[in-house]
Parts: sequence; structure tokens; C-alpha cells
Amino acid sequence: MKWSETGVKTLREVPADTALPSHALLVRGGFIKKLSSGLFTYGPFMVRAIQKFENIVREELNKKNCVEILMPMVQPKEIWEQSERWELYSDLLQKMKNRSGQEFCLGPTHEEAISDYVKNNIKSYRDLPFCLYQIQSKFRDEIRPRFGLMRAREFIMKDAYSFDLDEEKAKKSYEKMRSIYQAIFSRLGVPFRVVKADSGEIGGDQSEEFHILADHGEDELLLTDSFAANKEVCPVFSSPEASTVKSTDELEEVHTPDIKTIEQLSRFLKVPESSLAKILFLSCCFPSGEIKNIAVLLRGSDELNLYKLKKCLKLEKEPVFLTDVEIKKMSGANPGSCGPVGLSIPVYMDRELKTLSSLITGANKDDYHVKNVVPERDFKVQSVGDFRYAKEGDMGLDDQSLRSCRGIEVGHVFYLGDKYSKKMDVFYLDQKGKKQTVKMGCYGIGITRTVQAVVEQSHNKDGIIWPVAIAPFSVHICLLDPNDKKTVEWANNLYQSLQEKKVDVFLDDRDEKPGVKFKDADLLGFPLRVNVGARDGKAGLMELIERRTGKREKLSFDKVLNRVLEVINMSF
RNA sequence: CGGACCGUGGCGCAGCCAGGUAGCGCGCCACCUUGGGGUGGUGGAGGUCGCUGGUUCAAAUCCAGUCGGUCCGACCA
Repeated sequence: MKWSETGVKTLREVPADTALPSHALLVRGGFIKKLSSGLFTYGPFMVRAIQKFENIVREELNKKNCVEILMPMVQPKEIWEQSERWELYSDLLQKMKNRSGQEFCLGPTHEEAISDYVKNNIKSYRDLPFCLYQIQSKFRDEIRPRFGLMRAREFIMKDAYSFDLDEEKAKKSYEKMRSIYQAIFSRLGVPFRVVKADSGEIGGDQSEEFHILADHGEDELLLTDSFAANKEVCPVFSSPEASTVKSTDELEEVHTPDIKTIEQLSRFLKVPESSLAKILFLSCCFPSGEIKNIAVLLRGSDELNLYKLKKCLKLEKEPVFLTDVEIKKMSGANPGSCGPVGLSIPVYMDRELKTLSSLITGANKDDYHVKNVVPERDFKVQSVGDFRYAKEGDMGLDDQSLRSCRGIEVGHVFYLGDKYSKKMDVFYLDQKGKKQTVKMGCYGIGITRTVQAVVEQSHNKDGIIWPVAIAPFSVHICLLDPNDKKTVEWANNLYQSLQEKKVDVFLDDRDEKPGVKFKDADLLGFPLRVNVGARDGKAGLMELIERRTGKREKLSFDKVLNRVLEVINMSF
């Protein structure tokens, strides 16, 4: 490809509406252009990077006998009603009607569509197992698109679905896909981790995320060398030793004027935050459909994890925090002076509090706290559980202490079981002629997100540093004297010779000054650059520069050719 | 949806508070110059100041509404 034929212009300045370096670089380099919020045109360079990554994904999947298909992007309402997700997904679904009033949505994911596709093809146990995938644009009407391709409304995703006879075999498929993902992301040459995750609205009971590690990642991860989890779901492993000594002291009220926060209370009483108890009030929707107010008691130093609470109490929806007015009505005191003693609503207690022989809590009387509070003696505990966020410094599963870092979720694997096959009526007849539901797994990779995540992970102040694996081009030729016939001819020779060797080569043949071309070459960030100019040309030399290291060498035409092939092959 | 903010040539911004002929830098076009890290000069093209309504002799500027966008939260590949 020659620059003069691409229609691409670079931007000198950082666009005002970009918040991440990778987003700014992709826009400046002409890789992407926003059409509307969350909707992007991929320019010629971006398309090549995307295709290279897609091909890595295809190669690894095909190698393990997964088979590519392509489903429609527009899907009828009926299948979404059958899986009961038409309402559940609600706003995320871009819904529409055709001229006769028939309702459709743009596919945000394809569990329904694939179930419909396979159910006619699976009749007997002999028809299983298999695994299908597609690479396709998805549409989710995100509430807040941001960071360029990181959270776009329309984006490219690889989604795969496995179909097995039983749970054991399905879990093997899950493991297989997990290892395929490891192979895929390893080829990108950027650090990534597999972490325990929430299965969200997709459902199922086992799921892990693949994260590319990056300082500006949207998710917080907690890791050790051998363990990793998304902070959202990370369990607290260190099972606290319950204090055997229970205080026998009587409850004692303490006057705590104007003390509203745990921090203030800690300073006032000269007691660490971890030895205080705080209480939170929430409204929960229980499986019975009943909406009840509850209280959750935690150490002062801990933070309530709503995901864990929801999971543990099997709640239908996200719990909602009560307002100050409601809290006052419930406890008799303003937030800051509330506690469990004397409450009429159920009190759930984080198990961390069992380490304390007694608690210091609010007295349910403004400006007072109580000491020597003993659970069960002074208030009823509905149940004890792991309700807090794990945090840096806690122990991981392997008894190492957890480190915190940030990551970008680029892949997700789910074991679904029969969540969809049951609803969508996907079954087979076993050897005894008995009807059995198919066990499914589903697996996603955000193609466009991954490409940007790689940029986020691999750039410097001058521009992008593409890994060879997904670089739009491997070699960038800067033709420095586009008006000198001999130099032009020489550059064209190199361009053609590399093309003949199947090297992806890009030629900057614009009538621009060398400085401009150098700046743009750094910005675009292809792995190797060759400067072809009249000055060195007189001595029969061209300059080869490695983008990642900045290493430069002046070589003859033939040597450049050899070095290029050497470097590129080494990178695979 | 809750909170904060922004809409002025392709891009980045000033002007608005204190209403009175729409400006700067980059980019673009022409000519000259320069030619190995965004060359210098001269001349030029390009804007109903997001939209609608109001106040006013007069609105980019004040007021109201509306649309679009950005950032912080809940959601997710």
C-alpha cells in the first residue's frame, strides 16, 4: 500500500474528545474516525490490524476443530422472549420494527440465535459434541460509550458456542477454549492474565475473563503469581479465626458529638478502623418477589461488595441503598450513629467481624455509639457471610498476598450448562432414547477492543509500537526525496522486492519533508522503518530502524531485505 | 438514568463575565524557498458562532427550551 493512495491524513494535535493515549493515537494516526458516539469507521490501517488479529483467532480455533459460521446481526423478538432476555437486556438491546410491525433487535450476543440454529441439527447423542464460532459486528446500546473502541456501541466480536452431552464433557470444552484463548493472547506479545469473573447477564455458573494489563484499564484485578480475580468477585480467602473470647462486659454508651464517619470515630476513640463496625441499609428484592429492607454490618475498614451480597442472598436485582430519611425512620438516628442493636430488620454480618470479641457500633441515637456489642447476645444475626471487597494485601488462594493492578477485559469464557438449551429447547436423545438437554458454553473475544488494548499497552510519547503479530504493516518505507528519480526508483524496488517476499510493506510516497514523514512513521508505529533517501543513497545505503528499540543501522539494499525477513520471522 | 461540563471554518482554541464589523495557531490552495526529525516567506480559500424561540435599536455574547458531544458513577467483549 502506498500512502498517496490511502486518503489518510494524520492529526498533529490530540483530539479534545479522547481520554486515553490509545484512543488519541488511533485517531491521530487515522486508524479510526468517530461517526457518532460509540460508532467508528475503521480506516485502512485499522482494518489490516483487525484482520490480522481475526486471522490469529481463526487459526487457533480452527486448529482445535472449532468451525466458523455467520449468523444474522438482526434478530427477531421471539427468540429473545423465549430466553426471557427481551426485557432483561432491555435498554442494551437496540429494538426496531419493520413496516408490518414485526419486532427485531440488533444482536448484542448470539446465544438465542445459535440455539435456534443448532436445535434442528442435534437429534441424537451421536450428533455431539461440536463448537461453532463467528466473527461479526455486535451492537449494544451502551449507556455511556467511551475510550474509543474500548466501549463502543458497535464493535467486532468473536463469539463461540460449545455443545456437549453432559456437564463433565462441557467443562472439558470450557477448558479447551480457555487454553485456545491462552494461545491467542500469547501471540499478541503483551502481558495478560486470566481472572475469576462474574457471569453477569449471560448467566451460567463458571466464568473467567482474559485481561490485557494496562494502567488505564477499566477493571481492578487482584493477583498473586498463581491466582487472579476481578476485584468485583474476588472472594476473601483468609478464613478469619473466630474470636473464642466473647466479651462479658455490659453495653456501654459513649457520647460521640459530631462524629459522622468511621475515620472520625477511629480518631476520636483511638481505635483502628478495622476494630469498628459500620452498618449499611439496603432495600433488596428477594427471590420470592418480596422487597425487604436489610442491614449489613462490616468492619469500618471494609467496603460492601454488592455483587457478593446479591449472589449470597440470591437477590433478583441489584440491592439499592436506602436514603437518609428512610434510615432515620428505620433506626431512629441519622447515618453516622446507626447500629444493629434494637433494629427490627434482618442484620447480615460480614464474617470478618467474628474475629472481634465485641463490637463498637452506632447507638441508634444521634451522637452516641455503643461499646461491648456482642452479636447474638445484643442483636440477632440473620446470617454471616463474605460480603466485603477483597483488597490489596489480603491473602490469595495460594497464601500469597494480593496485588492490585488494572486490566482491560478482552475475552470472557462462560460455562452455561443448560440455561439456554432448556429455554430454547435444545435437546438430544441419549442411548436409551431419553430426552436430555444439551450442555453449552459460550466464549467471547472483543476483537476491536483487543486491538486498542494492545495499543494502550504498547506505545510511547511518539506514537504506537505495534507488535509484528497484528501490525497493519511490518515495514514502513520513508521515501525521503520523492522528487529525485533515482531515489524513487530505489524505494519502489525495495517496495516490490518486499512484496514479492510476502512482507506487508507500506510506502510513504507523499511529497512531504523528511521530518514530517519521520513523525508520521513514529505515530503509525509499524515495527520496522526503512529510510530511503538521496544522501545515503549515494553511498548505496538505506537506514533500517526498529520502532520498539529505536535501533538504527545503515545497510545495503540486499542486507536490508535480509534483515527485514530475519526480524519479522523472529517475531512469529 | 443521576452528577459536572462543552458546542465558534477540517483539527486545537480565544472572544461571552461587561451585547455593537468573527479572531488566532495548525491544516488546506498558489507561488517562491527548503529538503535526513513537523523549513521559512508572500498571497489566498473556507464559518447562517449546534438548533428553535425570547429580550434588545442591535445577540457568538443575556434568557428559555431543544439537540448533539465529553467527563465521573451503575453495565459489558
